[in-house]
Amino acid sequence: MTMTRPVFPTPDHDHGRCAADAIAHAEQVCRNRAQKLTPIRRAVLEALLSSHRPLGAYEVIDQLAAERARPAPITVYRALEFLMANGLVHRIESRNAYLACAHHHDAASMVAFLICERCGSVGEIVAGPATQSLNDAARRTGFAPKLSVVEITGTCAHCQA
Amino acid sequence: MTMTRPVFPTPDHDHGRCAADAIAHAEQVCRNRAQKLTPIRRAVLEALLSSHRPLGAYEVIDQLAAERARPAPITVYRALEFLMANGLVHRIESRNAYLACAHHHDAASMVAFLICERCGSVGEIVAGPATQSLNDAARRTGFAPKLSVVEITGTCAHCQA
DNA sequence: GCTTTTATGCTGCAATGCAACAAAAATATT
DNA sequence: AATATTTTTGTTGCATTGCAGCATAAAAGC
Repeated sequence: MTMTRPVFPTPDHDHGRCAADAIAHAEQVCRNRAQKLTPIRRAVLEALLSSHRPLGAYEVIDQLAAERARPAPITVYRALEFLMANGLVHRIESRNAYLACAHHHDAASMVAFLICERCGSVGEIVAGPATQSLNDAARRTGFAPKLSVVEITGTCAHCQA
Repeated sequence: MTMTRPVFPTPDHDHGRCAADAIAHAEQVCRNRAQKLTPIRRAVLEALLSSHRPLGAYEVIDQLAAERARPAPITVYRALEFLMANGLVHRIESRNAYLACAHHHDAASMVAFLICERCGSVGEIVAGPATQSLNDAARRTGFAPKLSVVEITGTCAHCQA
């Protein structure tokens, strides 16, 4: 459970390494939790790991179709569900799209997504204090928070240049 | 621009009043901005104001169909777009649904939505400091935030009883 | 080996959302 | 007022997202 720094993926980072790490991490998680990272699940994860852009379910299908028999939508949705349940993939609600988690944060920690509207890349920041204070504000109204979605759209450092 | 308190709508509040206020406010806003609150736009807003639950576009259609000729989806989407552009309606991303703004906050202020997963009601809290600190965290990574989506799912005070 | 659980495949369809063009209504212009 | 222009609404059609329900295959447990 490495705690990476809260950064936006730079365009020149070693992405092969980054993706390989994520796969290794996924294997680790599944082994620990006695879950099965089947070929399809792995393939879906790899498709998402091919970039730091969230992919729609049908984009995932298209990517998989290049390598194997085109999977039915439901197949991909099921794999995505599995991956999300195990904290390996996030759903970006404001885009109806899915993002491989490059962060290795523990399941409990709350993350915020930074979505660059120019290049489409998404960074995660571990937003502990801020979401904590949001949750507190909610609790003060008697509301019992369970799950937070924080998605910030804007322009990433690289695209501002 | 009344600044209401950050609360979850109680089940026993005077909803007729609450909805009437919102309509009056909408008229005011449109007058100020030289925008036209046409019959359809008003009807869509009224449909959303019938509850504090976000409605899907097709739920809005169903509601309107009870009163007038069933509008085509695109008609409702256009009205929703107009209402959102003028800050009268919010889109709840995690639900693909739309919520009449009962808040009268100014356009700039950032709000977080509290979504009760039991009764489906949604409250708004003006989440200034917290989202501010989120935005700051984002900026620290070089990201220029523009628009924030904060949606917190949980259980409202009333439903915990 | 057989049963039970888990995962995948297949067919079909519901829900969401919008593009492109046509008609109508409101506004502006001379 | 008549015409031109802009804004809004209507119509048709379709793309995208998402999943239900049942059948089959593979893996795990006894």
